[in-house]
Amino acid sequence: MVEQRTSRRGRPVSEASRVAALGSAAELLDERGWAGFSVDEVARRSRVGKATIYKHWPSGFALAVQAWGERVTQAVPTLNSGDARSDLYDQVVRLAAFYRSRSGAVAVELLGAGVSAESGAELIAEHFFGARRTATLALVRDGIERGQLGGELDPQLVIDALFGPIVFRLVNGMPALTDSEAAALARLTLRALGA
Amino acid sequence: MVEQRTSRRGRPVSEASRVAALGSAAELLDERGWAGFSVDEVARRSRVGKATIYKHWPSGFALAVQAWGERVTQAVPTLNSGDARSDLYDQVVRLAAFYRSRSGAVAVELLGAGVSAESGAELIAEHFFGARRTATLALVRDGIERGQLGGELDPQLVIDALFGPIVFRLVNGMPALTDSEAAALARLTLRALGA
Amino acid sequence: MVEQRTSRRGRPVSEASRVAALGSAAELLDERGWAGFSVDEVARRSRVGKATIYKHWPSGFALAVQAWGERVTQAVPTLNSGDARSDLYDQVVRLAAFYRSRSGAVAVELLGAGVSAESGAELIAEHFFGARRTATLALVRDGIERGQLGGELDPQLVIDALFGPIVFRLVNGMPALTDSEAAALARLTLRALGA
Amino acid sequence: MVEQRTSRRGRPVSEASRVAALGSAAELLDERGWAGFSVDEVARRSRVGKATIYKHWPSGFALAVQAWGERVTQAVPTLNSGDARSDLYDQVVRLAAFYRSRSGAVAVELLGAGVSAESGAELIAEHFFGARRTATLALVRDGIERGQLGGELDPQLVIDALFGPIVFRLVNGMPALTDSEAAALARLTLRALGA
DNA sequence: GCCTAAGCGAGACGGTACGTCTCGTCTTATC
DNA sequence: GATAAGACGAGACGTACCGTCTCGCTTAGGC
Repeated sequence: MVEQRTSRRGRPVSEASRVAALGSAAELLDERGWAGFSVDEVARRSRVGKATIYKHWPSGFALAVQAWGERVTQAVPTLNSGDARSDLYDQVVRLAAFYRSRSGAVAVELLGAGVSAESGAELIAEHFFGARRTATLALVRDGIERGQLGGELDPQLVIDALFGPIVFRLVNGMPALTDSEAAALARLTLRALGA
Repeated sequence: MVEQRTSRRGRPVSEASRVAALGSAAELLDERGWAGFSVDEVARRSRVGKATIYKHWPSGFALAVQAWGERVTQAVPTLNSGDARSDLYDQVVRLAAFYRSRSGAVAVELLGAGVSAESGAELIAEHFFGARRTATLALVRDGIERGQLGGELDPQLVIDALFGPIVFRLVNGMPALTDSEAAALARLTLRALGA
Repeated sequence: MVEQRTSRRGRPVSEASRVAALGSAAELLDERGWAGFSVDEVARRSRVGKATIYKHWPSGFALAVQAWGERVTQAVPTLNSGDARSDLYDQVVRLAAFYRSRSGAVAVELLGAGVSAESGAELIAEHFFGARRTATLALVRDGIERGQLGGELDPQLVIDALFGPIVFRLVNGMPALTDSEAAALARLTLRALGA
Repeated sequence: MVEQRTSRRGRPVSEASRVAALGSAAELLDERGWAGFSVDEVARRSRVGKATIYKHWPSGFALAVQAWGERVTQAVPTLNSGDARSDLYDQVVRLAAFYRSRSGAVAVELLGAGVSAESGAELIAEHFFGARRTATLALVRDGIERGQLGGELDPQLVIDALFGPIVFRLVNGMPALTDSEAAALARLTLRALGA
């Protein structure tokens, strides 16, 4: 077995600095959004040197995405109760609620920036959707296997069909979906996916 | 009838400058996207003074959105042939093709930035979705009236259900929808909306 | 006799505009000095078009010099009482008082700018020193003729010797000459010029 | 003894940048004078960032004065040979020669601007006249002590009397003093100051 | 208990964009 | 035909942020 050589000579990398930068980055995104975000300001607030920040993250965008990722992923817990239809319905309603919040608006800003940022797609996928999309994919597949959902549509597309409308609303510059609107959309799509 | 008072004192605003700025802005967005956009560079390329640009548009974002709006709205013509189901199906497939293009990626960047920009929602609504959303809304309403579509869902939500998944894919950092995937999604949603 | 044909077709040149621009220019120089002077602001205050201003004066500097020239030349009246020594002594003391004032500070700003401005020397000579220097020159020559002053020094240099120290003080960043200091200097130089 | 605390936290200020900016500023003043001077152009030529320039100097004027100060102070060396009369005479002739040069014209521009600039008087006094005026003052006082000069006039006024006419000529928009004119003026004033 | 190496904060660096201002010119409708 | 109003291209203003760099200080393992 390969021995993991964790300690080297010299002062070790400071976990405290990493955490402090993430915390200040999240705080700054909360206050000013991505448009008002700057690495200088994160360094100022966290008392972490800019060079140290650039050692941990390749860009301010990468830092912001990771800092915000915690909020995005914690906002809506993944679930798999055995009833795929009801689990998916719950997820849609909960995610709609998230995107109605301040946090959701900042998340959408970052989603847009991710399209052009260096490694933006990977960063967004990893910190915003990665674990969730995988879990929801399993949920859909389980549902199809159990006969709760029809299997004619690619499970990836099922996810897009369920959650896409929520984000679309926001980037259209329209009011976010209410709970009842989100519920109506979820019922529509789930009905179409009926076994 | 309201008399159109077109002339005022002083030298009139130069239409040529306005058009030149829009052209250079579109060119710049094409080359570098919104992340690489700057008012200085637009001024440089178009040989239009910065002060003139700021007289026409309150911010670089407003200029970029208007410049790009022409591409977005011209990419997919609105239609109303009398057959709502087939018209909506066509729109979905065409729009998916647009968002697969370079132009679509830049459009998504701007959509994200619009969330936080000053008057971002209004600008996006006016230049990106305004006319199209209104036309598509009429299409849906006509379809319901003619009995081609079921009327249980708010027409606005119908639009979100149809077009939302396309944009969602992109901001998830995943490959854009292929024609056949877009078609499958359109069929799913239209089936659920069956009379 | 040749009839002077002063009127031509079209609207005559407005003397009122010229005077208004001069007035606003002087007011602006009073408030902000040459450093804070701008043709735009003169046009704004005087409600005279910028093009009209540039028709009357080739540059903002020319306008400023003419506007301020009235203050400079009116501040110290020329005199020739027959007693050259006492007349020159009076002039020195009066001019020192002028350069102690706000008006004097602005005048020195313009003197400095005149060194490099287009036609600066001519403008300064004409509006600031022209008539005065000619008159004082006559005073000196009369004094020499009458035997009140020695004639070994070029009259032009006499003027420089008498009035130079006053301005020099100001551009050295030192407090302006008091009346008694100016008097002491005048007496020194006049003594040296004794017949 | 006071301990010299030379090192501080953070990257030290770059002496090379400071020197490069001064050099480019002097070059620019030489070419275009104060009227054609701009911080942007200095930054461009010296490849020093504008922020760095504004860290070293509070304004473009402060930079220009310091950059030109070296030329002004090196143009005429101070001296004190023991013979005050001959030393002062030499100084007047040499200074007249300096003000006849291109460098002298730029210096006069800066003198005028210093009247209104923020801290203009202090900057001019420090970089243009400071050391020289102090040295010349000592020269005059030594001369009075040794009986070479009469002591009835304030030594500060002696300096104004000797050097004022030189600058006055220039700001009058007249040709600068020739060597022989300067010499005549110096003789006149020194005669008046005779013991 | 020193020595050496690496990470640390602080902050200066060159570069570039911001949005505003002024310059001197121009193009209208009005007088 | 001269005017005021005001838009125009050009480019400087002083500030902010980018990502890199250079300091002195700190913290570890190796000797």
